[in-house]
Order: sequence, then C-alpha cells, then structure tokens
Amino acid sequence: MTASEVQRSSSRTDPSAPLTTGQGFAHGKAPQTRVLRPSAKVLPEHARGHNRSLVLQTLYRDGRRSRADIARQTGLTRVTVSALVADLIADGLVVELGQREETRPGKPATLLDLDRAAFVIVGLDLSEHATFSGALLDLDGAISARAEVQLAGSTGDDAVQKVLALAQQLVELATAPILGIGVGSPGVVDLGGVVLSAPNLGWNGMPLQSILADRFGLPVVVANDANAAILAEHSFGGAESDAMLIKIGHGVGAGLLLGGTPLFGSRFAAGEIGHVVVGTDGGAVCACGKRGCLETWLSIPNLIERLERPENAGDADRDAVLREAGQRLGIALAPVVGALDLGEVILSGPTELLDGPLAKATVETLRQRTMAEFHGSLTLRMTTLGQDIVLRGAAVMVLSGQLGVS
Amino acid sequence: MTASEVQRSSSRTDPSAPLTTGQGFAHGKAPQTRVLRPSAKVLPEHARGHNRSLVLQTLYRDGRRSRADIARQTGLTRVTVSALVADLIADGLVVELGQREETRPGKPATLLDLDRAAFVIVGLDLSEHATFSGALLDLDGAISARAEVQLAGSTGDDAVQKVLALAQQLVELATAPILGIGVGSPGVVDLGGVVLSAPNLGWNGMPLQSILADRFGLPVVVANDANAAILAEHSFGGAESDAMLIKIGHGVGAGLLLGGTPLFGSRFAAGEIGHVVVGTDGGAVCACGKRGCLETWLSIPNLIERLERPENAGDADRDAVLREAGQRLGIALAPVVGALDLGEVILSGPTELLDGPLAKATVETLRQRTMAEFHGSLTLRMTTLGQDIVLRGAAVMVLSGQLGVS
DNA sequence: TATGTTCGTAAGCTTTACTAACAAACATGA
DNA sequence: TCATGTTTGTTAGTAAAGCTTACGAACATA
Repeated sequence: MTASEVQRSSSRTDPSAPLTTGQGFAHGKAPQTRVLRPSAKVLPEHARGHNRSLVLQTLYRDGRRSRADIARQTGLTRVTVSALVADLIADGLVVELGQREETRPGKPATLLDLDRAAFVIVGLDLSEHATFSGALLDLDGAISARAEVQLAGSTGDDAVQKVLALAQQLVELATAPILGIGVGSPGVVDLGGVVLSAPNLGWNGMPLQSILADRFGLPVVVANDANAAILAEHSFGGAESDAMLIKIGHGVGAGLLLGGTPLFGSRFAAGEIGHVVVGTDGGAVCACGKRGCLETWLSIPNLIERLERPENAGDADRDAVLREAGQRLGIALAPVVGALDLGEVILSGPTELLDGPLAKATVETLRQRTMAEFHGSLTLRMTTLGQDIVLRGAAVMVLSGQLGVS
Repeated sequence: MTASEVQRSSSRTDPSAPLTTGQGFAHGKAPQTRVLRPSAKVLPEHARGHNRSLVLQTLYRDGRRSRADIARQTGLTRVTVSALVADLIADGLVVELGQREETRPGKPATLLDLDRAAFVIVGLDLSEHATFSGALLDLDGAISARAEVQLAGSTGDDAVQKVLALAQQLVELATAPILGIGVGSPGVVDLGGVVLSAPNLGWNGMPLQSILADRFGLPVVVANDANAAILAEHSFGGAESDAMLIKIGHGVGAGLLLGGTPLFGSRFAAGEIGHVVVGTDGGAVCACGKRGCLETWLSIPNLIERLERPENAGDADRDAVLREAGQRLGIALAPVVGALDLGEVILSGPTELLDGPLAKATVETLRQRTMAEFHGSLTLRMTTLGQDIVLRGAAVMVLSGQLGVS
C-alpha cells in the first residue's frame, strides 16, 4: 500500500489536501486580512472529519486503548468510535494489537494503536548556513535516516535543485509509504508555502511547496524554520500553549505559539525580530544599515567575533560578553513577553554559547523589566530537542496537516 | 417577547450560555494551558448553530438581503437558508421587509434584515478613574441612552454595588428585550469574567460576571477594557485583523487582535504593558518600584504633570515633552510590532495630548527601530470611536457571544 | 401570449451520531 | 459448579442536518 492509495481510499484526488479536517497548519487558517465572508459553512461531513481526528489524536497521544476507552475519553459513543476506527483501519492508520492482558470482569478489550510504522515523514531543514539537512521521521518524530547536501553557495533555482535532490534521496530511502514532506525554511513564508523572501537563498516569491508537490505528488508543507521549531517544542518538548522560541544562529528569528496556535502575522513575517533595535544607547552597525539591531548583539557570527577579540580572552571577559548579549535579548523580549503574557521562552542554538551566562542574564533582565507579580513564573530554558528541532517541527506540520494530530 | 423568551425558544436554560455556537468571546476559547482532551466532539447540531450564525452574520453586516442572496453568499442552499431563516424569525431576530422594489426577471425577492430594534445591549465601562459609565446600545452599536455613577473612592464590594446600580438604571431604561450585558473592566480578567486583579478598584478574584448574571438573569460578558476596545475598533472602526490598541489614561494598557481573535495570554494578562521598562537609560521611579516603566512616560497624570512644570511652558517645550513620550512608546512597541508583524497600531485616549507630536514621534520611532521593508506599511492612528470605545466594545462582546456576530 | 428567469418551498435522500438492545467473553460469589 | 454481573463491540432503528430534485408562483421580455 502506498501513500497515494491512502488518499484514494478516501476518494480524494488532491494530494496536497489534508486527509482530515483537523486544524491543519497550512490549510487551516485562511490568510484573513479583512474577511468578507466571515467563515465557511459547515457540513455534517466536516464534523465527521473532526471526530475522526479526535480519535486519531487520542490514539496518537495515549496509544494502546480500546474502542470503549476512546469512547469514554472523547465523549463519543462506542458505536460512533467503532465506525471511525473501522475507517482508520481501512486507511491503514490504525491497527488492532490483540486483547488486553489485564484481568478484569467483562469481555476483554481489543487494544488499538496508531500504526506508527505504517508511514514515514520526510523533514527538511533549510535554515542552516551552508547545509540543507533532511531526515526520515516516524509518526512519533523519531529519526530513522538522515541525509544532507552542501549548499556550496547556491542560491535561487540552484538552491531549489539542491532541495529537490535532498528530498529525492530521502524519498528513495523510505521503507514505508510517505505521509508527506515538511520543510522549515528561513525567511518569510506565506500560508501556501511560497517563500516570499529569504535573502540568503536569493528567494523572492519562490513557490517551494508547489514545486515539491508537483515533483513528488505528495502532500507538502513549507513554513518558517522558527515556526516549525516552536511546533516541535510544543509537541515533543513539552512547551506550553503560549510560548516563544528564539532561534539563534547565523541570524536571529522567533516562532510564536499563542493559545496553541502558531502566529503568522499580517504579512507572514511574525517572529522576524533580528532587525529590531535594542536599547537607547547605540550599538554596532548592522548589515541592514541600522544601529543596534538584535542580530548585532546576538547572532552567532557576531558573538564569536566578539569572543575572539584579544581583549576578551579571559573567562571573566568571555562571561561579560555573553552576559551583555543576554541582557540585550532580555531588553528586546520584555515588551513582547509583557504584551503577550507569555509563560515560556525557549532558546535554540549552540548550547555552549547560549546555555550559561547568556540565558541567565536574559531571564534576569526579563524579570527586572516586566511585572514580577505576573511574570515571576516565567520560564526560560534551552530547547530539549537539540539540532533536530526544525526537522521534527517539519514532521509536526505534516502530522497536523494530514492527520489533524499533534 | 422578552430576552429570556428568546432563550427559551431554543429550549435553553443557562442564561449565560450563547444562543449559538459562534466563536464566542468569553465562551469560545478554552483556557488551554496543556490540554489533555485536545478538542471536543462535534455533533450535527453544532454545525447547525454555526450555519445559523453564518446567516445571522451575513444579515448583520450586509442587511436587506433575500434568502436566495444569502444562499449565494454563504454557499448554503436556498432550502437550508430558508429553514435557518424560519428559525431566526421565530426567535424574533430577523424580520421580513417586503418585496424588493428593483425590477428584474423572476419572482420578486422577499427582503430580510436583522430586527435591529428588537433587542438592546447594556454596555458598561469601568475603566475611567472616577466614574463608571454605561449605555444602552442597539445591535449596530449605536448609543440610545446613557447613565453613569460617580465612584467617589469606592472599592471592593462597594464598587460592585455601584456597578449593579448602574446596570439596574440601564435595564430599567430599556424599551426592548435585553440581549445581554457587556462590561469592560480594568485589570486582569479571566475567560469566565472573574476580575483576577484590578488594584484601583480593590478587586482580587471578583466574580463580576456571575454577580451580574445572578442579579439580572441575563447573559453577561466581562472582559478587560482594552480588549473590549480593540474589538470595537475591529467591528466599528475598520481595524485590521492583526492590530494592537494602546489605551492611555490613568494607566497604560493594550488590547491585541491576532488573526481576528483577541489574545488573552497564558495568565489572562495579555496587553498589560504599563509596567514594562522602556529604554536603557533610567527614567522616573514608578509606583511599582521600578524605574522607567512605560506608565511613567506615558500615563495621562504623568504627562500632565510634566507639561505643567514651569520649564515646559513654551510650545516648543510642550512639544518636546510629548515627542519624548511618543518616542518611548515607539521604543516599547518596536519589539512587539516586529515580533507580531502587526499591520496597525491604534491609540485611544485624550486626543489633545496624543494626536500630534506624540503620535508622530511614535510612528517615526517604530519605523526607525523595525524592518522598514516589512513594516513600512505600518499604520498608526487614533481611534475613530472616541470616548465610547469601551462601551461599544462591550456591546461587541455580547453580540459575539450571543449571536456569533461581529 | 409564450418563454425564460428567479424565488421560495416541498419531498425525498444521504450522512452523521445517537439510543436501545444484544451476544460474547470474562470475573466473582453463592 | 453455576448463576450473576460486567464490559466489549456490534446490529438495528431514530433524529437531525444539509443536500438534490422538482414545482408553483410571480415577474420581465420577445
């Protein structure tokens, strides 16, 4: 059975459309600017899709449950759950595991679970400076194979070709049907997976999602790398529903999760904080022309440059540099944390630089500059997902879009 | 027909529950922190409520339409629209206006409209310093009667009594059934209308919504004043779906609308930016103990105090004071505007102080400190709704909660 | 006057999830 | 040992929702 057969089994033809009506990442939220038609009509079959996702999500998160268990947990009846489960088994998404061992009165339950080996997801991370990396992930987000291509200075269509080659490698490695391809790209990406602007790659209005969908005939989701990262942190790293992830690398970007939903912004540029000016006391000149942009304080190349200066050779000097960077981050984040009432801020990037004086200074500055009574419980921590955070976020986007699960 | 009969006609008993399943303000979004049951099951009747709201919304916004017009606009069939409209007419929400005058082939259409005089809304604004004000509003948000009570230093339960007295006055003034009571309160308000913290009124965990609902037996929505204001600006003032409203008065607060949905924050304290520290160069000591809080620069009492100093008597000096306040606001907002990719910032407060050098300096500072290429099209303007913005926002909350309309 | 168009409604169908009822399979206690 | 109670999953029938098809009414136009 192939992935496309799964789609056919629901008599669907559009490969990029979600299998269910779960709140898909790329398809769920319309790019509403000033909606004329406030919301769409709802048909009974939409409710069906929602409940299907609900069952799937229950199994995804808690696994090894009987139909009766699911019924109790979701509030649906056993009859309805049976019907939905039959659908899901027919689609190859759910399998019966046999009877429950546990000894208790009544007919023994037949345990179910997501067939976590039935599908794989292709995840791509385009956010590193010199390398495009990719992986095959299972439905739990575990990585079973890796691949990468060197960018070697490619931009524009050449860079697209590298993406296609990388995806091709991974598709060929797959030993199970592919549920979809998720891509975390730098820059500004709209809801249709068009990279509106990624200066380092020379992309302006590059329709990456369509290009990949046309090439592979699979569902594809393309989104900003930091947005992917915050989704990964939410699904796999235990992040709260109101959280912000700061991705510090060659540049500085952020992903925002508000009420469990990623924020895109009015021009899809939410989280682009690298060129916000920090403080009222000057700072270094930035590539963008302004003075004191967050990136001049915090990007890894800038940090390393300052750390390698002769006058910063000592441990105390090194700490001072990191502390100052952390303070600047705190100054920039304080208004955001205050205005959004965030519960959690997560840092992603090189641990050896971020997880120490820098993070400590950031959280201290945040506490000093916001209302302690409300934000005293603010958490700041490093990501627990390491370097694979974007890859795993890309998988979450596919899971969310195709199964309504996350 | 009374308002409570409307509810009974749908065989509903809970007066605080919405008539429809529209995305209600107070009831729509669960206070999700880490949801165990991801989302609720969906029954066919929920779809019905949604479509009912859809029809209502179409009539609310565009008015004077036939059943066939609505069908074309919503995508529902004429048959379904007829059934929904029959429901709405039975509930007294919609009336037939007679046949369309316009001469064209075919059977003449019967025009429908919301019965905009059938209900009134009680709106209360508790955000002023010395006065609670209230109004009766029709479904279009127009004010037909006003009332107010002097606070006279009341706090705690005394202040609640003043709210009840004000509401009582307005309820007695009503000449049509009351759709509900909307309240804009200062401080932190949770989704159940409990005022968690409003220092000036001495409220801590005050269940204002329940108190009002118990007293009047009507649907009640209580929310933060700035949140109410941004909703008013969205519904009546033409604000975009990603916008922020800064309410400057005795304190400084903000309301955020992201993707058309108000933001509440992880502890319901979203928008509480008055005590965020601005800049890196000190500033006046604030009542909260910190230095350089936004309120020390921008609150009206602080502004007036500085303007009335002898050394600021000249026009140029006055402008300098206002300009500095505007710059400080811009410094605080820049990271927020950048991170959220806001399209629009709206100021609410005394026009004579805000709408001039202050607003000009704010927008200039914002442009200087964010990425021009993305935020060059950022708009900053005064509210068009004047002093009644919170009252009208309170009405929007009731409309949204009871009819799924806004 | 005949024709075509549009509106609103009636009748019947499909889909959905519900309730009620039941057989199967187990534990438990008399 | 056997009757009883419990739990599971399924079958059958019902209610609600929106759909398609069809039709009469009311109009404009050739």
